[in-house]
Amino acid sequence: MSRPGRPRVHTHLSRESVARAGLEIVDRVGLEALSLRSVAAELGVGTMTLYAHTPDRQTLERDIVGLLLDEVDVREIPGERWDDSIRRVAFSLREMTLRHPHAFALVAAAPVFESPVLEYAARIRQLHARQDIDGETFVAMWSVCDAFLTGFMVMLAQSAIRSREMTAAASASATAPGHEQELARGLADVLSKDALRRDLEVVLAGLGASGLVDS
Amino acid sequence: MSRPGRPRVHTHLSRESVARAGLEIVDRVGLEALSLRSVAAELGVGTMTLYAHTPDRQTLERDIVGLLLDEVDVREIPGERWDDSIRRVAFSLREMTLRHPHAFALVAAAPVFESPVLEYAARIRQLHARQDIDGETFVAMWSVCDAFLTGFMVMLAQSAIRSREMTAAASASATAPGHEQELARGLADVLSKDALRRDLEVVLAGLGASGLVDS
DNA sequence: ACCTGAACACCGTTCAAGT
DNA sequence: ACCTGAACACCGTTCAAGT
Repeated sequence: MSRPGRPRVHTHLSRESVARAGLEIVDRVGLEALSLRSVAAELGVGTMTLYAHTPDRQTLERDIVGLLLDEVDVREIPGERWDDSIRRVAFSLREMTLRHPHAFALVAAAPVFESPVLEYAARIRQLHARQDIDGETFVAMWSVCDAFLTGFMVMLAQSAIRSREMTAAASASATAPGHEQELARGLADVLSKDALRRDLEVVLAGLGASGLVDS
Repeated sequence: MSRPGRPRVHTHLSRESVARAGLEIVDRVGLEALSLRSVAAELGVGTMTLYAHTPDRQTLERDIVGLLLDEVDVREIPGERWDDSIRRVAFSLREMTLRHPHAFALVAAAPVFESPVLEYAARIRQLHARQDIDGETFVAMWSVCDAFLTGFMVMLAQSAIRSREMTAAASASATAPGHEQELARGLADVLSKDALRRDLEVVLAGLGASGLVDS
């Protein structure tokens, strides 16, 4: 029963630390570099050792999504207005996306109705339960916000990666017609914090105007 | 110079027909079944033959996205109100997503600032150019709609696949706590056409209320 | 008991040989 | 000239052998 001192190099190898090593690789090298073999190498163990903690690749990917969603600020703040809660989640989501642009594709591709995304939605629901918002209203309100935020962050993540790679000479759309290039430049404006603020206010105004929730 | 009758089996093998075969596989079996080898088998040719038409897998995926976006109704209808144009695109997008739920993940993951998504955005911009909407206003308006629609269709596609698989006994989230199951059920409401209508009207109301465009 | 190398069935892609 | 099988460097995962 007593725990003897462990002479192992990897004292803290666990399902979470495996996911964390995976996220580290994705952040540093990119999503295409993520493999069970590369994660094992990162941790300095044999590939098969990972299977003691993580059942398969799909689980690893979901665990990484869990780590990312845990970075989003969904604390309950008593007395906060429902729309201020959404604003807080939105800007926090934006910062997470900018910290992990390569990994965000995993969030966008993750099953919405399963763990860990479902727990994330449940936490947001709790955030609003204290604000006299019933379940039906919450679903109506959050389905719009969630769709908008997910779509926005997909664009933001791609923009962030793109602008990071902009050192590499001509962009791939440099060959596109002039009016498309202008359009692309306009859409790339998504990077600024103000772009999210403006777009989010449109959505929140719509929720207010549609009488779904008090504005 | 004269074109002799071609005794070949695959008279019309082209970059587009390769993409079409790929889409066929994704629709029938699922995204994980898509590989250059499976597409070649579908077409009854050797794997390497594909490289004569499609330079690499990435191009194949983008071509499939192109086929999907071509199914979306972006025709110009003279005199149509800007918001009716958006409604038409939205419902058409919904039908495309329901025809190709497994393939939609490719659309969501496709680079937004490159072909073929960029051309798609350009076509929508043209649709509005005739309606006295200037470039700046269009970008502001479309960035909200595009983010919302993309996020919505990601959820819709997942719901469609999920409900298609519902024959298979218990769902994966059946082990989740009761309140999460209820939440999942509410969010799965996304499947109905009315769900899109309601959410879209919220966004359009927001655009109207924010004074960006005439409502 | 714990860890992991070899092996298997796949990938995308290159290269050289087939017709 | 066109087509493609063999080969290479990867995958995720199973299984059996190593300590």
